[in-house]
Amino acid sequence: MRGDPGFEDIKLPLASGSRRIHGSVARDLGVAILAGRYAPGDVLPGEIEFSEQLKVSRTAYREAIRILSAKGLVESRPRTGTRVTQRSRWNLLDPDILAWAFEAEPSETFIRDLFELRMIVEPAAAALAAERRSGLDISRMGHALEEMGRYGLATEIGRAADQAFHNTILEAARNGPLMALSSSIAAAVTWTTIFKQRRSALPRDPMPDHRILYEAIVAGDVEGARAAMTELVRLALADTELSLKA
Amino acid sequence: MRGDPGFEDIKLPLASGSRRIHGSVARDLGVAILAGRYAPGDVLPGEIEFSEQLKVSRTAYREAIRILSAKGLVESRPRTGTRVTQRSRWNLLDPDILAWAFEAEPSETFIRDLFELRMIVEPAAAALAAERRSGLDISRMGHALEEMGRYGLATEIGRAADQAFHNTILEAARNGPLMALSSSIAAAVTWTTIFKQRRSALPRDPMPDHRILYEAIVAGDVEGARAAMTELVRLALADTELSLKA
DNA sequence: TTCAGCTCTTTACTCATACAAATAACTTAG
DNA sequence: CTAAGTTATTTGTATGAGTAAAGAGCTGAA
Repeated sequence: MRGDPGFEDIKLPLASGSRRIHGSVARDLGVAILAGRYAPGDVLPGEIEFSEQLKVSRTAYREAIRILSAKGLVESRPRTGTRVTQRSRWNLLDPDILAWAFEAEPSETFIRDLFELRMIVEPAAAALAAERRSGLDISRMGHALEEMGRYGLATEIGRAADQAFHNTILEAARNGPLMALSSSIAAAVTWTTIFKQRRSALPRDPMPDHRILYEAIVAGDVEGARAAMTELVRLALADTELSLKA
Repeated sequence: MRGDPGFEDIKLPLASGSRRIHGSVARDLGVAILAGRYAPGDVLPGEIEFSEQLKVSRTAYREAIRILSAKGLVESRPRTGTRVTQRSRWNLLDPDILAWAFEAEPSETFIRDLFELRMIVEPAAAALAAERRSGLDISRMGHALEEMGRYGLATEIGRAADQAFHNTILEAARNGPLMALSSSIAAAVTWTTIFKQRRSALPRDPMPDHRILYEAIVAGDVEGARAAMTELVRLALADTELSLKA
């Protein structure tokens, strides 16, 4: 339990890593599906058989399936059983699904797609943030930036500050759905960063680019913020690709 | 054996029509939450009391809660009960949540936010599609466009064609997460269109703009596609705002 | 043959009940 | 007044019985 060797349940254990059985089963099956161990079209074993195999009650198993179904991963019908749905119906932006995908060693294509989406969304969000940011937003971003500079991305605190920085920007954009999208991507970015750190030290100091972005948003410079964020994402992608190759 | 690898059964999505009890309860509660009948922070009645009140078994009720929990709407813990989470944790881009939101008479702000997101994502997707479209994509788009012109947006077939047109564009962008985002938005757009049609006839012929977009994508004109889609979304927003005011 | 309609059988779905685990609130020792 | 332990309440898990849906197969007629 506490002596857990991996960096599994970091903080906020209630997000999805809760120790409740239905959550664990959902996570395990979700990871298995995302990893391709169960392919779209495959039908899972029957409730009774599979729940016995997993050593859990049918109740817990069914609740797990309900979770996966809510995220679009599976579909259950009487007589035909529970089958994995086509990938196009998966909710790929669901925070849990993203987390599971990264637990299952995501494909390079997937990571590239995510960065492509970041490249579309985040500069636009930064532009909106430059328009709409409040004083509170600015102070929060400033604080996050400061912590980030102090601790660096190699530490837990530093990564949290980085996340808070980006999160505040997306909050400042004042757009609920965009914010939801951001949360998912932010989570994925966190995993990507960890993934990246796993293999090699960060090859570049990210602080200058963050500061440029921060200044642009503070100044209300819409196009400057857009450009700065574009650059930031581009560099993040470059770093990630480097570490993928390495 | 399964034959067509293309379009699956495009029957009515079982989204809301599901007769399964857990699905109905989840939908009802989801709509109630989206409508504000249960506010963030509110705690729902206990499982036993509430399930009796809803005239369903505790099992079915719990599976419904599991669904809502998977979408981030609620959070359950022993002793404290099940409470509605903060709006910032809701998965606002989940297809079901969008559907529920529109069932609950969405706020004007929400619709505007959605269009703002469309304005960010769809032009970029159109640009990517212009780069990456295949011959099959082109023929599908052409077919959809033709049907759309023949039947108009006032008919079910016409709207389906419109949806297929936009869907094909997003498929042509060759980006899984972007595609997932698109599906959600496309669904929401469909609802918006119906919502719009409810009040007044469509004040403008949308076909010319669609054709311009189509031609740009066929020609591989990236910037032209981006501009055309931008215009399309802008006009859709204008129309929607008009009908909201009316 | 071909196909509509009926039956059959498998599977998920629903229900009821009992018990376990977690934890906020309370109680008590220091 | 603080801290440790206890209690009570709520969700979580397990089990078994019975229901309903939907595909497979059979039957019979055109």
